[in-house]
Amino acid sequence: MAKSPERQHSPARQNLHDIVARNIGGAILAGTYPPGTLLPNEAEWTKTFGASRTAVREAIKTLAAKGLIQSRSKIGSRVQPRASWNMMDRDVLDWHDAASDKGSFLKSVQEARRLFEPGIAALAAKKRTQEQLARLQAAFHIMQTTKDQSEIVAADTEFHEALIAAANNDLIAPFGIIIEKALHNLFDFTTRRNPHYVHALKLHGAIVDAVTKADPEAAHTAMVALIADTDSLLTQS
Amino acid sequence: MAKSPERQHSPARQNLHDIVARNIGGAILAGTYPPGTLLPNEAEWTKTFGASRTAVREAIKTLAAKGLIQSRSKIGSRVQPRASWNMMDRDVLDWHDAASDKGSFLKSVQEARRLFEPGIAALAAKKRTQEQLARLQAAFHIMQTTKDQSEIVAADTEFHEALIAAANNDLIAPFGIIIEKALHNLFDFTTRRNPHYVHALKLHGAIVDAVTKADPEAAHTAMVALIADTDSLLTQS
DNA sequence: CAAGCCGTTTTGTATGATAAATAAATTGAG
DNA sequence: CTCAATTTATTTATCATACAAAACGGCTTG
Repeated sequence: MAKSPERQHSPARQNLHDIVARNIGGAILAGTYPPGTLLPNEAEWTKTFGASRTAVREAIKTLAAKGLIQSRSKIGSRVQPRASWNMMDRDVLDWHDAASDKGSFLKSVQEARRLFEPGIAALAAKKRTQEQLARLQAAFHIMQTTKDQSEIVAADTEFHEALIAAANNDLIAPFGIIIEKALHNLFDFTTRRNPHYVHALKLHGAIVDAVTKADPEAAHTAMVALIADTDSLLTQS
Repeated sequence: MAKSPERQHSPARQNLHDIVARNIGGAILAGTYPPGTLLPNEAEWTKTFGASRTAVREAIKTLAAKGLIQSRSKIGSRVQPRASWNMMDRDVLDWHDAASDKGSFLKSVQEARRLFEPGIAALAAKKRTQEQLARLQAAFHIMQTTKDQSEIVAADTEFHEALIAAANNDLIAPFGIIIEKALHNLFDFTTRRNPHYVHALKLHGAIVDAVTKADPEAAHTAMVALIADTDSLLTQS
């Protein structure tokens, strides 16, 4: 299987407009420009970043597309209320992560997982196809057999993404990003507690079983248990 | 309180690049360019839309920001797998709505609501502030008193948005868009069934009560009942 | 003092040019 | 003839510049 397949996604391609977008977006998430604020105009950004207006404008379009700002003709770009920020977006989530204190961010993430993931597991148990089940089992198999920590995290992420895909509902797909973020941030906690990992493996196995047997309630219960287990990692530290 | 505050959001501002983005985005959601496809290059789009390269590029940046495509230098723009499409985005959701058959789209939406909203109601009951509760009650009050159908839908939407806000978790805010979409699409069903509305009002009232009393379980139960009631509208037609 | 006009500011759009990176075609070696 | 190295062509990335149009603020005027 060699290296993980194309996990380059969008994390900071080195395009200039992406760099500008990351800077401005990061500043917004950090609270430098609170909602309702009128941002500096394009001319000023060009000076700030030493970039052309083209690059700045494309960055601004990106931010607008993610719901962070709204450019109104001849007025300028105004920061939107937080409610319209697209937190399910990988970039926005990254900026938010970077801007907020780790502890409370992880708390929010876990809270969201408690909210969504058990239901997703139940849906997956109900609606998964044979191929989707196979993908889930394959991810679990890697989790069981590999010893390499970063590969475990990758397989774990793949496990939860496979579960979401198995739910067969386009609208919930964006949640994968939150889970990915959670597992990535939990890396520090999970890596240095090997005894604990055996337990986590069992909990994952219970989910696979439930989805295999097409038992929604069991899948729901198993996922609740798994997330609770993860929560315990956070509180005891 | 006068008119509802700034409900103009982003519904098709008439900018050229937004029009181009809507056209290309709509085509992608409609399946004209399946995931993995290489889109026509910028030069061709300029001919297609009679727009400048500037406008086309800004449209493409918008689509990239929403996860629909990825522009790689010197290759072109490739349609991303559906899993990375940002379905929590209002525009993407609109395009998806327009491209898919109404019935199955509403089914997906209701399924997602069943998944998320009861938990959101429970969270709101647990964490709401006094102000957030007041906002919820205000929306409910309008639902009770007004006779105008479109105002009812607006108040209903505000009700559910207030509930989400009361959950006090940034990560779940984007869900408001799905609910907004659901209520908007259900408009046809709900408007012409006045007797039914009395019942729906009671169900909303139960949620307000539970959130007021800070009773998460009751809030959860009440929301399950409300969504089930909405579901029944769909199946009986 | 109030209302309408006008200029300034700022984004929207167009055009043209250059750089750089990749894929494809071509060429050369074994 | 096959395979690898190199050149070429295509395409996005970026820049500079210009003009249009719309909103706001200040000015003028009744």
